[in-house]
Amino acid sequence: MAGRLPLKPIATNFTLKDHIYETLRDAITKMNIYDDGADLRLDERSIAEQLRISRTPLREALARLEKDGLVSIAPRKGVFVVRKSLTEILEMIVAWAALESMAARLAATNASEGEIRQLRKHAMRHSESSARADLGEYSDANIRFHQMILKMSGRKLLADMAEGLFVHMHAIRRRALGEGDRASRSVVDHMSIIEALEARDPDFAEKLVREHTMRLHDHVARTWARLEPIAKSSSQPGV
Amino acid sequence: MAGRLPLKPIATNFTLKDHIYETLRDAITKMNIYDDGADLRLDERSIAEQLRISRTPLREALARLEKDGLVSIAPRKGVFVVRKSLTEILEMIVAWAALESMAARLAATNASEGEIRQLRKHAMRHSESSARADLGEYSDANIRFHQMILKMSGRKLLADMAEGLFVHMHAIRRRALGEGDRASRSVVDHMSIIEALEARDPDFAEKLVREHTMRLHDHVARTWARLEPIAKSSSQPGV
DNA sequence: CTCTGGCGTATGGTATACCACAGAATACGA
DNA sequence: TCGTATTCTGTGGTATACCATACGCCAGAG
Repeated sequence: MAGRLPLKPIATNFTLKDHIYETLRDAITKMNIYDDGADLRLDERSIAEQLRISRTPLREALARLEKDGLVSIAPRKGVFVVRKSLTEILEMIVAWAALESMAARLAATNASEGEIRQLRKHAMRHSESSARADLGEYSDANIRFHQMILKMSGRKLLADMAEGLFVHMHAIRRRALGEGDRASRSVVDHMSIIEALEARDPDFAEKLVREHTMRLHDHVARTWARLEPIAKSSSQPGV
Repeated sequence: MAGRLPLKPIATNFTLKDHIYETLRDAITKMNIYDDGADLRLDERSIAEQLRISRTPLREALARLEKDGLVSIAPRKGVFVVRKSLTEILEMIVAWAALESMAARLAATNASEGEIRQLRKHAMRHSESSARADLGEYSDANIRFHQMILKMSGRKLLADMAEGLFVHMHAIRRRALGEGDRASRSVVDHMSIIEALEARDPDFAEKLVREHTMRLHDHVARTWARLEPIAKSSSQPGV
């Protein structure tokens, strides 16, 4: 067997519908849904033509996107990208806070020293980007920080459920960035969280994470209240 | 306009695929997945024939079930009802604890007096069924109790996400019932939770709900550890 | 000018036919 | 008899054709 090519089994469980799903999901999360003139309409036939595939797998992909809450399918009317209302955005933040604070609680007990060390390293490496007001980079690092906590809980499901929320938050985050001094406040919060984890204090870690995220919640609620009319101005078909 | 017929809009958004989805979901949650000889295989063609519909809408329904995590679709191999592993079950309980404890926290502040009163009434009405060891009824009342708390948070998303977990727990709960004196312990816990809500104490309400659910978690982890080999004995295709 | 009714077009919904692959049964050679 | 190649069948994957409805458009009546 010496010298055999190091071939790994090719992924046979990758079908067209999966490709399409990924493609569309990325495209949707990247597009700026909340631009006033945004095209929220998705035409099955034209998309199928663009991707050079038939409507059948495309429709299965759309069905999945609908379950994700990214699009809404109105029978005989059309497929539309969903524009989340302020209320829905706030509820997503609450749910996220619930999941991540539980994750922090568990991480305080379960995470290895190495993981915590890595978390601290990550936070310190990127703390300066917030000072530099390099918000693009800081935003990515920020997301990563929270994902690390989710992962450190050792519960994959928590991370997965939160991931489903993150997808929606993408377009939101773009707007939240750089409002007030949120970035620098964020750095401080993160450090406290790390310290609580290092101290192996579940209650405190949970509390800090929850309050950290709920501060974002309150900020959005306060700041965007007047934007709501804009957000729901254009036609949004019922879910 | 006087005397106009009180017509409400006809539900036009109910398609075959929706019917099929509901039908299959109910059927799956009701079947005893964990019976050793259970038929986990779903045949597209035979189901389509039974339901007198074509495969197309059926497949869209199956796609949705797959996203729910109820079935697993293996390309060119088959569609299978997913049998959750002990680890996955435990993670679902943790996630549920996270969501409901957050809901309790919010409910302590937001719930109306009337809602709390209703919760107490519900709990007291059904407390006796646990004493009577009428576990079928108590189980239903128990679920309802938790759903009420979720709802009292005023955050629909929390309830929806938890609902997705409940679906999976159905088959599980059947096994957990009546092990030890869990039922009577449950009644006591519920009363404490209600008192915390009545006292408008968010921290305490959260803590009680979390610990209540995590007790179920620990119980399942302890009791079912030896059952795990059975649960994963039969062929379970990868997710 | 306005309202109403019918018609045409565009869209998603459904049915059906065919394809590609997995896996078992089978045939064949050593 | 055993092992290997091969064929055959069943499964989900994909493409395509057709159907039913939503909705804009326009003609004609009032």
